[in-house]
Amino acid sequence: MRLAVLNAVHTLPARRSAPPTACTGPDLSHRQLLEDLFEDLGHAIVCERNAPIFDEEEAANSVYLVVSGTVRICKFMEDGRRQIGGFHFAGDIFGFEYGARHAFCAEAVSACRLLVVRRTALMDAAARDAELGSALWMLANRELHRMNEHMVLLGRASAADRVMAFLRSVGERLQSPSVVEIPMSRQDMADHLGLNIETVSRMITHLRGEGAIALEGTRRIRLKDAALMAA
Amino acid sequence: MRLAVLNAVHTLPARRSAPPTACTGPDLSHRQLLEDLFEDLGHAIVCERNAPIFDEEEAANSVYLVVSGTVRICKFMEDGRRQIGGFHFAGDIFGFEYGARHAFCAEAVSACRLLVVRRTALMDAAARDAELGSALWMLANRELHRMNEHMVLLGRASAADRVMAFLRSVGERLQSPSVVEIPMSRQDMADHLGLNIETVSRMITHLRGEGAIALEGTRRIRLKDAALMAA
DNA sequence: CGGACAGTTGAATCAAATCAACAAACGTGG
DNA sequence: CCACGTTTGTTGATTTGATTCAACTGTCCG
Repeated sequence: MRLAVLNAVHTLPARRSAPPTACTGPDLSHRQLLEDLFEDLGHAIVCERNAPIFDEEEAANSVYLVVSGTVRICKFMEDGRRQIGGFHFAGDIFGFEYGARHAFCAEAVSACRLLVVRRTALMDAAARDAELGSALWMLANRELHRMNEHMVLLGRASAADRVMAFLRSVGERLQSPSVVEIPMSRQDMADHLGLNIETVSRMITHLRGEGAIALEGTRRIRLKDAALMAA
Repeated sequence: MRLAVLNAVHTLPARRSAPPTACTGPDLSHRQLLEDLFEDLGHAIVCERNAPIFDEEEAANSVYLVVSGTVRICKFMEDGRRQIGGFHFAGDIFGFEYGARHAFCAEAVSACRLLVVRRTALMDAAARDAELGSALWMLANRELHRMNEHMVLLGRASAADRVMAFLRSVGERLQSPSVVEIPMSRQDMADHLGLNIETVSRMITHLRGEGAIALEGTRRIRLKDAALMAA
Protein backbone atom coordinates (compact mmCIF):
# COMPACT_ATOMS: atom_id res chain seq x y z
CA MET A 1 0.00 0.00 0.00
CA ARG A 2 3.04 2.20 0.26
CA LEU A 3 3.18 5.09 -2.19
CA ALA A 4 5.42 4.55 -5.16
CA VAL A 5 8.01 7.30 -4.99
CA LEU A 6 10.77 8.24 -7.36
CA ASN A 7 14.15 7.21 -6.14
CA ALA A 8 16.15 10.19 -7.27
CA VAL A 9 19.15 10.93 -5.09
CA HIS A 10 22.00 12.63 -6.88
CA THR A 11 25.36 13.64 -5.50
CA LEU A 12 26.24 17.29 -5.30
CA PRO A 13 29.47 19.11 -4.36
CA ALA A 14 29.64 19.91 -0.65
CA ARG A 15 29.18 23.54 0.32
CA ARG A 16 30.54 25.58 3.17
CA SER A 17 27.78 28.04 4.06
CA ALA A 18 25.63 27.38 7.13
CA PRO A 19 22.03 26.28 6.60
CA PRO A 20 19.70 29.29 6.69
CA THR A 21 16.91 28.08 8.99
CA ALA A 22 18.86 25.92 11.45
CA CYS A 23 19.91 26.32 15.05
CA THR A 24 17.00 25.62 17.32
CA GLY A 25 17.95 25.02 20.94
CA PRO A 26 20.64 26.40 23.17
CA ASP A 27 23.64 24.42 21.92
CA LEU A 28 24.68 26.57 19.02
CA SER A 29 28.34 25.75 19.38
CA HIS A 30 27.62 22.03 19.45
CA ARG A 31 25.47 22.34 16.40
CA GLN A 32 28.15 24.26 14.56
CA LEU A 33 30.65 21.58 15.50
CA LEU A 34 28.45 18.91 14.01
CA GLU A 35 27.78 20.86 10.85
CA ASP A 36 31.48 21.40 10.33
CA LEU A 37 32.09 17.72 10.83
CA PHE A 38 29.43 16.75 8.30
CA GLU A 39 30.93 19.14 5.81
CA ASP A 40 34.41 17.70 6.35
CA LEU A 41 33.57 14.02 6.41
CA GLY A 42 30.33 13.86 4.49
CA HIS A 43 29.09 14.24 0.98
CA ALA A 44 26.01 16.13 -0.17
CA ILE A 45 22.95 14.58 -1.74
CA VAL A 46 19.74 16.01 -3.10
CA CYS A 47 16.41 14.26 -2.75
CA GLU A 48 13.30 15.23 -4.60
CA ARG A 49 9.89 15.38 -3.02
CA ASN A 50 8.76 11.97 -1.66
CA ALA A 51 12.06 10.28 -2.48
CA PRO A 52 13.06 7.57 0.01
CA ILE A 53 16.27 8.32 1.91
CA PHE A 54 16.54 4.97 3.62
CA ASP A 55 14.14 2.12 4.16
CA GLU A 56 13.18 0.15 7.19
CA GLU A 57 15.41 -2.91 7.60
CA GLU A 58 18.11 -1.31 5.46
CA ALA A 59 21.63 -1.44 6.90
CA ALA A 60 22.14 1.67 9.03
CA ASN A 61 25.46 2.77 7.60
CA SER A 62 24.99 6.50 7.35
CA VAL A 63 23.90 9.45 9.42
CA TYR A 64 22.30 12.52 7.83
CA LEU A 65 22.27 16.26 8.40
CA VAL A 66 19.45 18.23 6.83
CA VAL A 67 20.83 21.26 4.97
CA SER A 68 17.49 22.35 3.58
CA GLY A 69 14.04 20.85 3.15
CA THR A 70 12.04 18.56 5.40
CA VAL A 71 12.34 14.83 6.10
CA ARG A 72 9.81 12.47 7.65
CA ILE A 73 10.64 9.39 9.72
CA CYS A 74 7.98 6.76 9.33
CA LYS A 75 6.93 3.23 9.89
CA PHE A 76 4.42 1.28 7.85
CA MET A 77 2.04 -1.28 9.27
CA GLU A 78 0.86 -4.44 7.51
CA ASP A 79 -2.47 -2.86 6.62
CA GLY A 80 -0.72 0.00 4.85
CA ARG A 81 -1.29 2.55 7.57
CA ARG A 82 1.60 4.76 8.40
CA GLN A 83 2.88 6.39 11.57
CA ILE A 84 5.20 9.34 11.18
CA GLY A 85 7.47 9.42 14.21
CA GLY A 86 8.78 12.88 13.50
CA PHE A 87 9.97 15.43 11.01
CA HIS A 88 13.46 16.81 10.55
CA PHE A 89 14.17 20.35 9.39
CA ALA A 90 17.30 22.20 8.35
CA GLY A 91 20.04 21.70 10.94
CA ASP A 92 18.61 18.45 12.32
CA ILE A 93 20.51 15.20 12.28
CA PHE A 94 18.81 11.86 11.79
CA GLY A 95 19.54 8.24 10.97
CA PHE A 96 21.58 6.98 13.88
CA GLU A 97 20.36 3.67 15.12
CA TYR A 98 20.69 1.38 18.04
CA GLY A 99 21.01 -1.72 15.91
CA ALA A 100 22.74 -2.47 12.63
CA ARG A 101 19.57 -1.86 10.64
CA HIS A 102 17.16 1.02 10.44
CA ALA A 103 14.00 0.46 12.41
CA PHE A 104 12.16 3.14 10.47
CA CYS A 105 12.34 4.66 7.05
CA ALA A 106 13.09 8.22 6.07
CA GLU A 107 11.60 10.09 3.14
CA ALA A 108 11.85 13.59 1.75
CA VAL A 109 8.69 15.59 2.48
CA SER A 110 9.89 18.36 0.22
CA ALA A 111 12.95 18.54 -2.00
CA CYS A 112 15.94 18.27 0.37
CA ARG A 113 19.65 18.80 0.47
CA LEU A 114 21.40 16.52 2.94
CA LEU A 115 24.93 15.88 4.11
CA VAL A 116 25.72 12.22 4.67
CA VAL A 117 28.49 10.67 6.75
CA ARG A 118 29.26 7.03 7.38
CA ARG A 119 28.18 5.99 10.81
CA THR A 120 31.56 4.45 11.52
CA ALA A 121 33.31 7.69 10.58
CA LEU A 122 31.07 9.62 12.94
CA MET A 123 31.58 7.17 15.77
CA ASP A 124 35.34 7.20 15.27
CA ALA A 125 35.39 10.96 15.32
CA ALA A 126 33.26 10.99 18.45
CA ALA A 127 35.59 8.50 20.13
CA ARG A 128 38.54 10.82 19.45
CA ASP A 129 36.82 14.10 20.25
CA ALA A 130 34.97 14.34 23.54
CA GLU A 131 33.38 17.64 22.54
CA LEU A 132 31.85 15.99 19.52
CA GLY A 133 30.69 13.03 21.56
CA SER A 134 28.95 15.38 23.89
CA ALA A 135 27.31 17.19 20.98
CA LEU A 136 25.89 13.93 19.68
CA TRP A 137 24.79 13.11 23.18
CA MET A 138 22.86 16.36 23.49
CA LEU A 139 21.25 15.71 20.17
CA ALA A 140 20.01 12.26 21.11
CA ASN A 141 18.65 13.61 24.36
CA ARG A 142 16.86 16.42 22.62
CA GLU A 143 15.26 13.88 20.36
CA LEU A 144 14.19 11.84 23.39
CA HIS A 145 12.71 14.98 24.84
CA ARG A 146 10.78 15.77 21.69
CA MET A 147 9.45 12.25 21.48
CA ASN A 148 8.33 12.30 25.08
CA GLU A 149 6.35 15.45 24.43
CA HIS A 150 4.83 13.87 21.39
CA MET A 151 3.84 10.76 23.29
CA VAL A 152 1.89 12.90 25.73
CA LEU A 153 0.12 14.42 22.75
CA LEU A 154 -0.71 11.05 21.21
CA GLY A 155 -1.77 9.53 24.49
CA ARG A 156 -3.81 12.27 26.04
CA ALA A 157 -4.65 15.19 23.77
CA SER A 158 -7.85 15.86 21.81
CA ALA A 159 -7.72 16.17 18.05
CA ALA A 160 -7.89 19.98 18.23
CA ASP A 161 -5.06 20.13 20.77
CA ARG A 162 -2.89 17.86 18.66
CA VAL A 163 -3.28 20.02 15.59
CA MET A 164 -2.70 23.24 17.50
CA ALA A 165 0.36 21.87 19.27
CA PHE A 166 1.73 20.65 15.98
CA LEU A 167 1.35 24.02 14.30
CA ARG A 168 3.06 25.70 17.22
CA SER A 169 5.92 23.24 17.22
CA VAL A 170 6.52 23.54 13.49
CA GLY A 171 6.46 27.32 13.81
CA GLU A 172 9.10 27.22 16.53
CA ARG A 173 11.33 24.77 14.74
CA LEU A 174 11.19 26.75 11.51
CA GLN A 175 11.86 29.94 13.46
CA SER A 176 8.68 31.68 12.37
CA PRO A 177 6.34 31.21 15.31
CA SER A 178 3.49 33.37 14.07
CA VAL A 179 3.25 32.60 10.36
CA VAL A 180 3.93 28.94 9.75
CA GLU A 181 4.77 27.69 6.30
CA ILE A 182 3.85 24.02 6.66
CA PRO A 183 5.99 21.87 4.38
CA MET A 184 3.93 18.70 4.73
CA SER A 185 0.53 17.56 3.48
CA ARG A 186 -2.55 17.07 5.64
CA GLN A 187 -1.98 13.34 5.29
CA ASP A 188 1.52 13.69 6.73
CA MET A 189 0.14 15.71 9.61
CA ALA A 190 -2.58 13.11 10.21
CA ASP A 191 -0.09 10.24 10.23
CA HIS A 192 2.10 12.12 12.66
CA LEU A 193 -0.73 13.10 15.01
CA GLY A 194 -2.49 9.75 15.06
CA LEU A 195 -5.56 11.21 13.36
CA ASN A 196 -7.06 10.80 9.93
CA ILE A 197 -6.91 13.37 7.21
CA GLU A 198 -10.54 14.44 7.50
CA THR A 199 -10.18 15.07 11.21
CA VAL A 200 -7.08 17.20 10.65
CA SER A 201 -8.93 19.24 8.08
CA ARG A 202 -11.94 19.66 10.35
CA MET A 203 -9.79 20.72 13.28
CA ILE A 204 -8.07 23.36 11.18
CA THR A 205 -11.48 24.66 10.15
CA HIS A 206 -12.55 24.57 13.78
CA LEU A 207 -9.47 26.43 15.03
CA ARG A 208 -10.05 29.03 12.36
CA GLY A 209 -13.66 29.39 13.51
CA GLU A 210 -12.41 29.88 17.06
CA GLY A 211 -10.05 32.59 15.88
CA ALA A 212 -6.96 30.70 17.05
CA ILE A 213 -5.47 30.60 13.57
CA ALA A 214 -6.00 32.17 10.15
CA LEU A 215 -5.30 30.51 6.81
CA GLU A 216 -3.21 32.43 4.31
CA GLY A 217 -3.25 29.47 1.94
CA THR A 218 -3.66 25.78 2.75
CA ARG A 219 -0.02 25.42 3.71
CA ARG A 220 0.47 28.85 5.22
CA ILE A 221 -1.11 29.43 8.60
CA ARG A 222 -1.02 32.44 10.87
CA LEU A 223 -1.14 31.64 14.58
CA LYS A 224 -2.96 34.28 16.61
CA ASP A 225 -1.34 35.65 19.74
CA ALA A 226 -3.89 34.03 22.02
CA ALA A 227 -3.06 30.63 20.57
CA LEU A 228 0.68 31.24 20.97
CA MET A 229 0.22 32.28 24.59
CA ALA A 230 -1.61 29.08 25.49
CA ALA A 231 1.56 27.04 25.00
CA MET B 1 -4.68 16.07 41.43
CA ARG B 2 -1.39 14.29 41.81
CA LEU B 3 -1.40 11.47 44.34
CA ALA B 4 0.18 12.30 47.65
CA VAL B 5 3.07 9.90 48.00
CA LEU B 6 5.48 9.31 50.80
CA ASN B 7 8.89 10.71 50.16
CA ALA B 8 10.98 7.98 51.66
CA VAL B 9 14.38 7.61 50.06
CA HIS B 10 17.05 6.20 52.33
CA THR B 11 20.67 5.56 51.59
CA LEU B 12 21.95 2.02 51.61
CA PRO B 13 25.46 0.56 51.29
CA ALA B 14 26.38 -0.21 47.68
CA ARG B 15 26.46 -3.85 46.69
CA ARG B 16 28.58 -5.67 44.17
CA SER B 17 26.37 -8.43 42.80
CA ALA B 18 24.77 -7.96 39.39
CA PRO B 19 21.03 -7.26 39.24
CA PRO B 20 19.13 -10.52 38.74
CA THR B 21 16.69 -9.63 35.97
CA ALA B 22 18.77 -7.22 33.89
CA CYS B 23 20.51 -7.44 30.54
CA THR B 24 18.01 -7.08 27.73
CA GLY B 25 19.53 -6.29 24.37
CA PRO B 26 22.72 -7.30 22.64
CA ASP B 27 25.18 -4.98 24.39
CA LEU B 28 25.94 -7.03 27.47
CA SER B 29 29.49 -5.76 27.75
CA HIS B 30 28.37 -2.17 27.52
CA ARG B 31 25.77 -2.77 30.15
CA GLN B 32 28.29 -4.36 32.46
CA LEU B 33 30.58 -1.39 31.93
CA LEU B 34 27.84 1.00 32.98
CA GLU B 35 26.86 -1.05 35.99
CA ASP B 36 30.46 -1.14 37.17
CA LEU B 37 30.70 2.59 36.74
CA PHE B 38 27.54 3.20 38.74
CA GLU B 39 28.86 0.99 41.49
CA ASP B 40 32.17 2.84 41.55
CA LEU B 41 30.91 6.41 41.30
CA GLY B 42 27.38 6.15 42.60
CA HIS B 43 25.61 5.59 45.85
CA ALA B 44 22.63 3.36 46.48
CA ILE B 45 19.17 4.52 47.45
CA VAL B 46 15.97 2.69 48.23
CA CYS B 47 12.55 4.04 47.28
CA GLU B 48 9.31 2.69 48.55
CA ARG B 49 6.27 2.16 46.37
CA ASN B 50 5.00 5.39 44.81
CA ALA B 51 7.87 7.48 46.17
CA PRO B 52 8.98 10.30 43.85
CA ILE B 53 12.55 9.94 42.57
CA PHE B 54 12.71 13.30 40.89
CA ASP B 55 10.13 15.85 39.89
CA GLU B 56 9.47 17.72 36.71
CA GLU B 57 11.37 21.03 36.68
CA GLU B 58 13.81 19.76 39.28
CA ALA B 59 17.50 20.31 38.49
CA ALA B 60 18.74 17.31 36.53
CA ASN B 61 21.86 16.59 38.55
CA SER B 62 21.80 12.83 38.76
CA VAL B 63 21.47 9.79 36.57
CA TYR B 64 19.99 6.55 37.89
CA LEU B 65 20.51 2.84 37.38
CA VAL B 66 17.71 0.51 38.44
CA VAL B 67 19.10 -2.33 40.56
CA SER B 68 15.71 -3.83 41.35
CA GLY B 69 12.10 -2.75 41.14
CA THR B 70 10.27 -0.70 38.53
CA VAL B 71 10.24 3.03 37.84
CA ARG B 72 7.75 5.08 35.82
CA ILE B 73 8.57 8.25 33.90
CA CYS B 74 5.58 10.53 33.77
CA LYS B 75 4.22 13.92 33.00
CA PHE B 76 1.17 15.54 34.53
CA MET B 77 -1.23 17.80 32.68
CA GLU B 78 -3.07 20.77 34.16
CA ASP B 79 -6.29 18.79 34.48
CA GLY B 80 -4.52 16.14 36.56
CA ARG B 81 -4.32 13.56 33.83
CA ARG B 82 -1.05 11.73 33.53
CA GLN B 83 0.93 10.30 30.67
CA ILE B 84 3.51 7.66 31.50
CA GLY B 85 6.27 7.88 28.93
CA GLY B 86 7.83 4.61 29.89
CA PHE B 87 8.88 2.20 32.59
CA HIS B 88 12.36 1.23 33.69
CA PHE B 89 13.27 -2.18 35.01
CA ALA B 90 16.36 -3.68 36.62
CA GLY B 91 19.44 -2.82 34.57
CA ASP B 92 17.89 0.23 32.91
CA ILE B 93 19.37 3.70 33.24
CA PHE B 94 17.20 6.80 33.36
CA GLY B 95 17.34 10.46 34.25
CA PHE B 96 19.71 11.99 31.74
CA GLU B 97 18.34 15.14 30.28
CA TYR B 98 18.90 17.50 27.42
CA GLY B 99 18.46 20.60 29.53
CA ALA B 100 19.48 21.52 33.05
CA ARG B 101 16.10 20.51 34.45
CA HIS B 102 14.06 17.37 34.26
CA ALA B 103 11.24 17.56 31.75
CA PHE B 104 9.42 14.66 33.35
CA CYS B 105 9.18 13.13 36.74
CA ALA B 106 10.17 9.68 37.90
CA GLU B 107 8.42 7.63 40.55
CA ALA B 108 8.83 4.17 42.02
CA VAL B 109 6.13 1.81 40.77
CA SER B 110 7.22 -0.82 43.26
CA ALA B 111 9.83 -0.62 45.99
CA CYS B 112 13.13 0.02 44.17
CA ARG B 113 16.83 -0.06 44.76
CA LEU B 114 18.71 2.43 42.60
CA LEU B 115 22.30 3.49 42.06
CA VAL B 116 22.73 7.22 41.60
CA VAL B 117 25.62 9.11 40.04
CA ARG B 118 26.06 12.83 39.49
CA ARG B 119 25.47 13.77 35.90
CA THR B 120 28.72 15.70 35.80
CA ALA B 121 30.65 12.68 37.06
CA LEU B 122 29.09 10.53 34.38
CA MET B 123 29.80 13.04 31.65
CA ASP B 124 33.40 13.46 32.81
CA ALA B 125 33.92 9.73 32.81
CA ALA B 126 32.38 9.49 29.34
CA ALA B 127 34.65 12.24 28.08
CA ARG B 128 37.71 10.30 29.30
CA ASP B 129 36.55 6.84 28.23
CA ALA B 130 35.36 6.40 24.67
CA GLU B 131 34.02 2.93 25.42
CA LEU B 132 31.81 4.36 28.11
CA GLY B 133 30.68 7.18 25.87
CA SER B 134 29.68 4.66 23.28
CA ALA B 135 27.77 2.63 25.88
CA LEU B 136 25.76 5.69 26.87
CA TRP B 137 25.20 6.40 23.23
CA MET B 138 23.78 2.96 22.61
CA LEU B 139 21.53 3.37 25.59
CA ALA B 140 20.06 6.64 24.41
CA ASN B 141 19.48 5.19 20.98
CA ARG B 142 17.78 2.16 22.38
CA GLU B 143 15.52 4.46 24.31
CA LEU B 144 14.73 6.39 21.13
CA HIS B 145 13.94 3.14 19.44
CA ARG B 146 11.59 2.05 22.21
CA MET B 147 9.83 5.39 22.15
CA ASN B 148 9.37 5.23 18.42
CA GLU B 149 7.71 1.86 18.75
CA HIS B 150 5.49 3.21 21.46
CA MET B 151 4.48 6.20 19.37
CA VAL B 152 3.28 3.85 16.64
CA LEU B 153 1.23 2.10 19.28
CA LEU B 154 -0.28 5.32 20.62
CA GLY B 155 -0.93 6.73 17.19
CA ARG B 156 -2.32 3.77 15.33
CA ALA B 157 -3.19 0.75 17.45
CA SER B 158 -6.56 -0.32 18.83
CA ALA B 159 -7.07 -0.66 22.56
CA ALA B 160 -6.74 -4.45 22.40
CA ASP B 161 -3.51 -4.23 20.40
CA ARG B 162 -2.04 -1.73 22.83
CA VAL B 163 -2.69 -3.94 25.81
CA MET B 164 -1.40 -7.06 24.07
CA ALA B 165 1.73 -5.31 22.86
CA PHE B 166 2.34 -3.94 26.32
CA LEU B 167 2.08 -7.35 27.96
CA ARG B 168 4.47 -8.80 25.41
CA SER B 169 6.95 -6.00 25.88
CA VAL B 170 6.92 -6.26 29.67
CA GLY B 171 7.38 -10.00 29.39
CA GLU B 172 10.42 -9.55 27.19
CA ARG B 173 11.99 -6.87 29.31
CA LEU B 174 11.51 -8.88 32.49
CA GLN B 175 12.88 -11.94 30.73
CA SER B 176 9.80 -14.07 31.26
CA PRO B 177 8.00 -13.87 27.95
CA SER B 178 5.25 -16.36 28.69
CA VAL B 179 4.28 -15.67 32.30
CA VAL B 180 4.38 -11.96 32.96
CA GLU B 181 4.45 -10.64 36.50
CA ILE B 182 3.17 -7.10 35.93
CA PRO B 183 4.59 -4.73 38.52
CA MET B 184 2.26 -1.81 37.76
CA SER B 185 -1.40 -1.10 38.37
CA ARG B 186 -4.09 -0.99 35.70
CA GLN B 187 -4.06 2.79 36.08
CA ASP B 188 -0.33 2.87 35.29
CA MET B 189 -0.95 0.72 32.23
CA ALA B 190 -3.80 2.96 31.13
CA ASP B 191 -1.73 6.12 31.51
CA HIS B 192 1.08 4.54 29.53
CA LEU B 193 -1.14 3.24 26.73
CA GLY B 194 -3.28 6.35 26.32
CA LEU B 195 -6.40 4.50 27.48
CA ASN B 196 -8.52 4.71 30.57
CA ILE B 197 -8.52 2.16 33.32
CA GLU B 198 -11.88 0.66 32.43
CA THR B 199 -10.80 0.09 28.84
CA VAL B 200 -7.60 -1.64 29.97
CA SER B 201 -9.61 -3.90 32.21
CA ARG B 202 -12.11 -4.68 29.47
CA MET B 203 -9.37 -5.46 26.97
CA ILE B 204 -7.74 -7.87 29.38
CA THR B 205 -11.08 -9.58 29.81
CA HIS B 206 -11.52 -9.61 26.06
CA LEU B 207 -8.07 -11.06 25.38
CA ARG B 208 -8.78 -13.74 27.95
CA GLY B 209 -12.07 -14.52 26.20
CA GLU B 210 -10.17 -14.83 22.92
CA GLY B 211 -7.73 -17.25 24.53
CA ALA B 212 -4.74 -14.99 23.88
CA ILE B 213 -3.91 -14.74 27.57
CA ALA B 214 -4.85 -16.36 30.87
CA LEU B 215 -4.96 -14.67 34.26
CA GLU B 216 -3.14 -16.33 37.13
CA GLY B 217 -3.95 -13.40 39.41
CA THR B 218 -4.64 -9.78 38.49
CA ARG B 219 -0.96 -8.97 38.17
CA ARG B 220 0.19 -12.31 36.81
CA ILE B 221 -0.70 -13.06 33.22
CA ARG B 222 0.17 -16.01 31.04
CA LEU B 223 0.61 -15.21 27.36
CA LYS B 224 -0.47 -18.03 25.09
CA ASP B 225 1.83 -19.20 22.32
CA ALA B 226 -0.45 -17.87 19.60
CA ALA B 227 -0.30 -14.40 21.10
CA LEU B 228 3.48 -14.55 21.39
CA MET B 229 3.82 -15.61 17.77
CA ALA B 230 1.81 -12.66 16.49
CA ALA B 231 4.58 -10.25 17.49
C1' DC C 1 -9.16 22.80 -21.09
C1' DG C 2 -9.05 18.66 -18.55
C1' DG C 3 -7.15 15.31 -15.48
C1' DA C 4 -4.97 14.34 -11.13
C1' DC C 5 -4.12 15.51 -6.46
C1' DA C 6 -4.96 17.86 -2.21
C1' DG C 7 -8.15 19.61 0.80
C1' DT C 8 -12.85 20.40 2.70
C1' DT C 9 -17.48 19.25 4.22
C1' DG C 10 -21.51 16.23 5.50
C1' DA C 11 -23.96 12.10 7.42
C1' DA C 12 -23.69 7.73 9.57
C1' DT C 13 -21.11 4.58 12.39
C1' DC C 14 -18.17 2.89 15.88
C1' DA C 15 -14.59 2.44 19.44
C1' DA C 16 -13.35 4.26 23.56
C1' DA C 17 -14.60 7.46 27.35
C1' DT C 18 -17.58 8.49 30.94
C1' DC C 19 -20.67 7.68 34.64
C1' DA C 20 -22.14 4.39 37.93
C1' DA C 21 -22.15 0.29 40.51
C1' DC C 22 -20.19 -3.71 42.17
C1' DA C 23 -16.52 -7.31 43.47
C1' DA C 24 -12.11 -8.74 44.78
C1' DA C 25 -7.71 -8.11 47.06
C1' DC C 26 -5.03 -5.99 50.56
C1' DG C 27 -3.54 -4.50 54.96
C1' DT C 28 -4.24 -3.13 59.57
C1' DG C 29 -5.58 -3.68 64.09
C1' DG C 30 -8.57 -6.04 67.32
C1' DC D 1 -7.05 -15.37 62.38
C1' DC D 2 -10.88 -12.78 61.15
C1' DA D 3 -13.57 -8.26 60.68
C1' DC D 4 -13.41 -3.93 58.55
C1' DG D 5 -12.15 -0.26 55.73
C1' DT D 6 -9.47 1.02 51.76
C1' DT D 7 -7.61 0.36 47.50
C1' DT D 8 -7.63 -1.92 43.11
C1' DG D 9 -9.95 -4.09 39.51
C1' DT D 10 -14.22 -5.47 36.85
C1' DT D 11 -18.62 -4.97 34.54
C1' DG D 12 -22.74 -2.47 32.62
C1' DA D 13 -25.32 1.48 30.34
C1' DT D 14 -24.81 5.55 27.98
C1' DT D 15 -22.48 9.29 25.65
C1' DT D 16 -19.17 11.27 22.70
C1' DG D 17 -15.29 12.33 19.73
C1' DA D 18 -13.12 10.56 15.99
C1' DT D 19 -13.47 7.54 11.95
C1' DT D 20 -15.54 6.00 7.89
C1' DC D 21 -17.80 6.50 3.68
C1' DA D 22 -19.16 9.70 0.30
C1' DA D 23 -19.48 13.79 -2.24
C1' DC D 24 -17.69 17.96 -3.53
C1' DT D 25 -14.25 22.10 -4.27
C1' DG D 26 -10.00 24.14 -5.22
C1' DT D 27 -5.43 24.03 -7.31
C1' DC D 28 -1.60 22.77 -9.88
C1' DC D 29 0.37 21.47 -14.26
C1' DG D 30 0.53 19.12 -18.59
